[in-house]
Amino acid sequence: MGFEIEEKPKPKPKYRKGLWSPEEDNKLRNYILKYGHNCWSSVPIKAGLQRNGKSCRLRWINYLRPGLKRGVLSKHEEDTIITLHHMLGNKWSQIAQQLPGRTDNEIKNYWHSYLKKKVVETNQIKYATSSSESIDSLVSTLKNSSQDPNYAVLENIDKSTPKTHSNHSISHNYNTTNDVCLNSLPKLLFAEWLSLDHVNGGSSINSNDTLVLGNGYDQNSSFQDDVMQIQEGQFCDNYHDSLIQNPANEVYYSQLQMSNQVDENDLVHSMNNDAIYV
DNA sequence: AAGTGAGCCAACCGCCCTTGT
DNA sequence: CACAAGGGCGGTTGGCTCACT
Repeated sequence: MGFEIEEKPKPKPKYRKGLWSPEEDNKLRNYILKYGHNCWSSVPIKAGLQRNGKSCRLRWINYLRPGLKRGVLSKHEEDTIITLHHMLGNKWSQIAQQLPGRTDNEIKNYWHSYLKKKVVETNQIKYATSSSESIDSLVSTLKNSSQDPNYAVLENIDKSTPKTHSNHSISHNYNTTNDVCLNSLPKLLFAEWLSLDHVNGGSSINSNDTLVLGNGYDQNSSFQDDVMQIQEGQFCDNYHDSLIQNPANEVYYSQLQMSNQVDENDLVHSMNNDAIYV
């Protein structure tokens, strides 16, 4: 006898996809700045968005969070990416950690659209002029760069690896070492680099860079003209005094003061609130 | 002016890891 | 221990823009 109730699968909520509208951006930004994002899956519901949590997270991380740098990457940033990619491979998030204000997605896109070709061309030239020194010299450089005993791992690298694929061989074979190298690099949170920037007198990777506050209006946004670009020194000066860190290591701003150049309405509506989560 | 191809980049997809139950 | 849910990450896609023909 079966009264088996046919369990209807829960109807999947229809999520909106595609480009974000300025209204959606505002909703998400205002919500997160006000309440934070403890649980991404609940953010769109509470913020009144027809998006899934992942989409919201991505939008926040890549475009809406404060402190993102936009625009052309500096030569120094390029070099950093190339070097780190050499060491880490396609670990975009780890590379992005060393480039304050840049996102993994941005770096990844930049790599695929521009840097990759550049590196290949450079290597072709190098390969034409030199032969087998590259790996050995890199290994040597890495060894000398640290007294960490873990670097002994380098001794185990199979030097018989075909040198014609030097770049890729390095990224793949050096994984263990990469981890060591990575661990030796300081992790820097957004709020930390912001603070460091200030301490360093506003000098960052590229002193000519402008910081774009996190209004997140991208190229598709009708708000693009309102993008707030201010010199980083001003940005940091105005923000630093307001940095507060709570016992849970969550850094937030209090009593945010803005530069005259910035339209306060555009920045964040909820700046009227006492605290803004980062 | 219209068509076309290439490049760029925002966003999605799917896998993996972590955490909670 | 097993399972589910959530989050993070890298790969990939698709739409837009622009230069060229």
